[in-house]
Amino acid sequence: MTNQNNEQDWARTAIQESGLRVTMARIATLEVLNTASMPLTHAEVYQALQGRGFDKATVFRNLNDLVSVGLSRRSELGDHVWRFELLAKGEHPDAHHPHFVCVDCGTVSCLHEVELTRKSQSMSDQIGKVTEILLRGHCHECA
Amino acid sequence: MTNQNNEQDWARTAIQESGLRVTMARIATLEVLNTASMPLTHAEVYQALQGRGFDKATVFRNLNDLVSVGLSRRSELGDHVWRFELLAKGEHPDAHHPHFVCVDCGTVSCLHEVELTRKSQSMSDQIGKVTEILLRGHCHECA
DNA sequence: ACTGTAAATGCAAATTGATTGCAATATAGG
DNA sequence: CCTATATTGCAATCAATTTGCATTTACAGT
Repeated sequence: MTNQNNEQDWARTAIQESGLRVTMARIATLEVLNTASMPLTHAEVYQALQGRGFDKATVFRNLNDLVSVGLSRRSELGDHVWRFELLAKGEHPDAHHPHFVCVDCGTVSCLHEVELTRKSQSMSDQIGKVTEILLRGHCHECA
Repeated sequence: MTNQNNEQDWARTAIQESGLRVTMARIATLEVLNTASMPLTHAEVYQALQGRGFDKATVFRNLNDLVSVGLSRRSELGDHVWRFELLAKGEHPDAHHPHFVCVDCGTVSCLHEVELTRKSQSMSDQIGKVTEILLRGHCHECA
């Protein structure tokens, strides 16, 4: 249970330091994001919290609250659903790491290491300032 | 009026060749997209068609139809609104070349030469088969 | 041109993801 | 322990998009 408690403590502290009040719903929400390996939709977070009795509006508000205090990032990967992802400590909210979206099942994966070739970077710089890299395709599960 | 007629003819032909039936609503919708200098939302297309008496559901359906036959592209900039843009003749919707989407004006640019580093390619291959590379950011016009 | 049939349209209603108003409740600070 | 205020639950609302269905229209075949 030490692990559990450590995690809880971490969540409490993070929320407290953000200036938000520490509530059950927020701790739980933050923990769900924390244990996830990919950005989660509101529906997914809400479902993970089933049985805890939180209202979906509360979950929505908390997810957005976490975004506004910089603990989480909200992004849109092209399918009209917001996804929430914990920000690493000190990570800039706009510095999106690349994502892979499966066009079949909708699963999203984070690709921290992926980048463009040097040449490609300078080419894209001629068009504008790239803030996000998104790869789409068929994941192995679906292919 | 020659210009007008030429444009109409072009639209008729394009629709016909796509296999869709040539209807007033479709010609009008296609013309609106054709004269636009940037991707338009459904609301914008619908408004441009005000006075012609088309139903908004019809406009929605037609926009999506044009997408499904490859005359138009539908993209999402992160604000939960679809934007529609005419595809250049011969430009294939699921073309393998990467695109840059300006999240401010919605304009999509083709980046024919852009590619990922070798390492990135093999990393993304572990997740799935990449069919589309999308870069988002602010184009120089908007920045 | 005439006609049958599948496709397209108009209108309203339904869906879906997201947000909001408000009274009840819980947290943080004294 | 008490108060002021942030947060919650619940229902209602919103906006974008989609759908059901009866009616109309385009167009292939005659």
